[in-house]
Amino acid sequence: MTCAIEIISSRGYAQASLAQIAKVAGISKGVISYHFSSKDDLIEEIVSDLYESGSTFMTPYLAAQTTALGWINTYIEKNVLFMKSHRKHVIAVTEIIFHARDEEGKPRHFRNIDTDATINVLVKMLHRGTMEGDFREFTDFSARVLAATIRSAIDGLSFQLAASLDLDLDAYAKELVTIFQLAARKV
Amino acid sequence: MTCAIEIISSRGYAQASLAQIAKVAGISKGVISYHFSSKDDLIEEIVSDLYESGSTFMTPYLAAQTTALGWINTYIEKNVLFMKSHRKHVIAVTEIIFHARDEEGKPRHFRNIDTDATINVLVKMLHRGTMEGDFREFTDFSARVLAATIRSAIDGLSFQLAASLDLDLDAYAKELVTIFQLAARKV
DNA sequence: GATTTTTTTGACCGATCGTACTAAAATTGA
DNA sequence: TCAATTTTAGTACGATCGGTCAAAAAAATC
Repeated sequence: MTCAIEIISSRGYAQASLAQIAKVAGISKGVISYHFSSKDDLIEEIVSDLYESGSTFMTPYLAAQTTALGWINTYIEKNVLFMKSHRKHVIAVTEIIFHARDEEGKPRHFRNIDTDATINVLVKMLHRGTMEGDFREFTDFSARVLAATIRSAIDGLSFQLAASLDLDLDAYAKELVTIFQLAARKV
Repeated sequence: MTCAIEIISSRGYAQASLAQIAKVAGISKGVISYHFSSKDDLIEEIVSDLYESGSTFMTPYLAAQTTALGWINTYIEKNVLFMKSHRKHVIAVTEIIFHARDEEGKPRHFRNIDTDATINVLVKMLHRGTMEGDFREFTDFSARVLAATIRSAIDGLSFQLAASLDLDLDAYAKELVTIFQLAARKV
């Protein structure tokens, strides 16, 4: 899995064939088939692995927040900082999310503005922020667009990371927090 | 090219093999090789085709703007509206941009925050908006992050489009304009 | 209508894909 | 120590990839 992450993050999803992964890992590809029921299984393992450690990392910070404003700022900031400590893994999973499709070509992980769980949580928080007096008024749609834009900013940063190695993520996190705080705040 | 766009936009880049394209087009795949020097050539043709019509569509609107504020609002709005009239083509090219890599796996089209031409133009406009008194102060870095976030929002919308068919793009454009106007304006 | 040029077909190439399977090697346990 | 179990290597498989090519078909030219 580590070698698969290495290949996907540095050379892209398409380069991550079992043969390539086995070569980098210094094993025969039979070993991969032995430990994973399929290539898709290996890929999904990489995804759920990151979700797990991401959740472990994020949850305490988010749970400590008492306002929607604080929650969203923390969500953005810690999401970006998590990329610092799990850089290659995040890049790899972003690649997977935007590449993996089922046999008919339907996206396996695409974010849907109406159903995506992450977006739904953000939408809820935006509405809460309005009630708490920190955020402007949102319709359901305008909250969803803003939530999707926040997610796009974070996903887009992951693509940035794959291309440019010397990005100041602490500074980037600060800027994103500023941008979306301004975009959401009460006028 | 039309059939390739159809496949890429509906079933993804990976499904767009020469065999599949030829099948949908009702021709033999030799024909594709006859009219295009390679598959990459066909793909690049699809990209530059969209860039051309995109430029033709956008330029008059942007040229009519007299302020940086107006320029950026128009840039966002017209970019989204262009997706309405060239929906499948835009989805396909977004797919290509995020999938196409050279033989070593290096991204062919990834946006680099420091060098991407589109981001550079947005950065210039943000600085101009500050001078014109409409935008807040930006460092070069903070302008680049905001510019990249604007691009991510637009690219992200393209992915949204691939997944959900019933999206009110006029309303979406308005929301994005609002979001980034608030994010950039003088406090 | 005959000849040349352009276009299309369909078979075929070598390479690579994910996977299956067998036999060897390594490890474990009594 | 030796049999049972787990893990590995290596080969082979059918399928599909992008690309090539000779011959047939269609279109253009005279």
